[in-house]
Amino acid sequence: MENLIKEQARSQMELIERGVVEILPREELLKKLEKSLWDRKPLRIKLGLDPTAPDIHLGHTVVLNKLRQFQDLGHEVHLIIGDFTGRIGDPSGKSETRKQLSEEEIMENARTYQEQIYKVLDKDKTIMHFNSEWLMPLTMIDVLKLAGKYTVARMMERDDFEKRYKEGLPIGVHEFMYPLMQGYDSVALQADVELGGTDQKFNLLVGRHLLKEYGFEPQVALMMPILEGTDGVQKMSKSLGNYIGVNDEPYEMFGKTMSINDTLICRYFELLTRVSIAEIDAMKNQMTTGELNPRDAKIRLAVEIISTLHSSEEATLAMERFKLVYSQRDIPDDIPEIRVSEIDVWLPKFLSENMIVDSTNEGRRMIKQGAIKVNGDKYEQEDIRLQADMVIQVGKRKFVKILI
RNA sequence: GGAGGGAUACCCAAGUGGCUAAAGGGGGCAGACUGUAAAUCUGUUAGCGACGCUUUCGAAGGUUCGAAUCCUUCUCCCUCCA
Repeated sequence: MENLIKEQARSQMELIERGVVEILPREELLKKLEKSLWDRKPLRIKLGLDPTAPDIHLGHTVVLNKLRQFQDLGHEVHLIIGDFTGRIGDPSGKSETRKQLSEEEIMENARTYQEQIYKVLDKDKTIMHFNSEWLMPLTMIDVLKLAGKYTVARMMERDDFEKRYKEGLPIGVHEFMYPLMQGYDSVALQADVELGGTDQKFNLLVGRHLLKEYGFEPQVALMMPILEGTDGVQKMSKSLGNYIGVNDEPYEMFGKTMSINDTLICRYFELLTRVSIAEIDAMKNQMTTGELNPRDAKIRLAVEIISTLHSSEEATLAMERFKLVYSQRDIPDDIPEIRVSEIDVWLPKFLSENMIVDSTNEGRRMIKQGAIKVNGDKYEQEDIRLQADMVIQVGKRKFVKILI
């Protein structure tokens, strides 16, 4: 019996370790898994969410996928919306002062979050909390006690504090409270494991420390990598425009996935899909030997991702449409149609009026740059006589069909 | 409480009276090349039926034939000293 449980714990561990950067401490997680199997009691897995950014992209889903994995192994996921923090406005990171959010905004964001998160997580096995629930009632004395559990010296170990201090940049005293509040969330939940990106390492360890201080079993910190965006260099983020949003339309998602840097293919497979490591390794080999065209690997990647976030039917449709447009350099059949009344038009104006380009100037530029094709042939004049069923292509992706 | 620095286009950043719709870089878009990608090279990146006109350098006024640039007031951001 004991051996069987150890065996099961080990196999859970093996799955859990996929893609993770660090588990602190690893041995302790193994013990927790064993204990959970013995007691038939799921582990409490915690993830904190910032209520300011309700637009979830694939970067966020790296952590969500890991949570899902825990769920599939029978554990319990606790999401914490940091509504308390959001209400105060966290200025950490100095560059962007986060604005305070109203209660309505936070509730709205939380709703949007759920809608997106449950594309990955199993709703029935997810418990959602708002941290104002336990942070709001704290008295000044409680807060001071909490603050007393940590020292300034240890606080200064955090990278960005240390860096800012050295550079003589300001650090708000209340900024010290954020890791403590996040850690207190763990105490309130008595979390077994807290997940986060590598940037959360310090905060996760503060939580571990606080659990100990409050006399509970400390949590294990599990760090997932920060996913690179489609450019392959910088981290995925909405503001950098290198993101794939979970709410993106299937076709858009397909296109974006196809545009990622080749070096990211395996990484995306590992962190964003359920394709086995063995299979991923096989693909990697085949790509080095030239047996497998990276393009085809990407097609599969895109299908996998879209199947998870939308459905496999939509994934297939997106793929077919994509192949039609790009591979066969053909015109897709579901292109937007424009009904016109006048047939002799000035093309720049026509294109801008129909929202195909942003302005007549851009339309002129496109013509000058040879980006316009009419029925597949390059077209370099500004004036045009429209005909029924004429297809005008601007750049690589934009098409319109003329109806008269 | 005191001293100082700053705000320029999508972002960073140059520009201190006309030659500035505003250098340079990044990003975006387009073309070539490819694999549809990346890399590279080239072009382009306020609006307007357009060798001209309109709007744009934090905001509002003012000086001037002429202002991103000089003056006044205001708003916001940052740093240092106490």
